[in-house]
Amino acid sequence: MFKPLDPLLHSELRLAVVSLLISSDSADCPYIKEQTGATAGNLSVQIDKLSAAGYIEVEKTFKGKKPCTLCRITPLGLKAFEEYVEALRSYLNVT
Amino acid sequence: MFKPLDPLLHSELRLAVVSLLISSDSADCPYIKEQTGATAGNLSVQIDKLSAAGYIEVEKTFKGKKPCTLCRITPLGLKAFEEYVEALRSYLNVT
DNA sequence: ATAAACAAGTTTATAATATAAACCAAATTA
DNA sequence: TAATTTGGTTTATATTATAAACTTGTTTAT
Repeated sequence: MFKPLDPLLHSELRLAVVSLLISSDSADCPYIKEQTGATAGNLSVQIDKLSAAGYIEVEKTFKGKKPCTLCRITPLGLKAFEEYVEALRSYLNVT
Repeated sequence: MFKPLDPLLHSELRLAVVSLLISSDSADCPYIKEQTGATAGNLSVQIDKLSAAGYIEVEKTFKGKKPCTLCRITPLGLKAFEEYVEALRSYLNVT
């Protein structure tokens, strides 16, 4: 009846991050922060979790002299997102 | 960009309960329990929260001699659900 | 040149949430 | 009448989300 919802994606901020990365291919923290309205600390934690799960890839670079954390979605992350959306349907297709 | 997700509905079990009530009009605990796979304790707590928010109505009756807790969705709950689904779209319409 | 302010991010402490285990009351069954 | 089952509630615990506090380095103002 109701499919289980991946707890890693069933989180407002993490879902927003993944959603953003799917349409942006790659994004740095300040951009994600701006688009989601998240605080830096919260964002850092959630990026860690997504990264630990292999849903996103994190590359530490520099933009000029400043540190810059680049994130991009992985195939695993994309698959998880698609499955999450599919699972959600079982809750929403109430018609 | 991303619309906030009503925390009351952004919960696997509560979303399942509301989804169920929208299509069933009225349901008792054992039925909801069976359909969602929730434990009785968890279900009781989540029904309380939905009820306290005015999203569902709870009627305590008896089925023969046994207690029977009937739940139904309220107009407010229906509205909240529709808004939740609408907000979700902002995360899912990645195209 | 040095102090103040800022930028980018991390760590940690706290608040909120979800969840199951333990419990209670009444009814049914052995 | 004791044991079991049913329907549900309370409470204790584990997990999660989140912001506040902190770190490192850079820019700007004095």
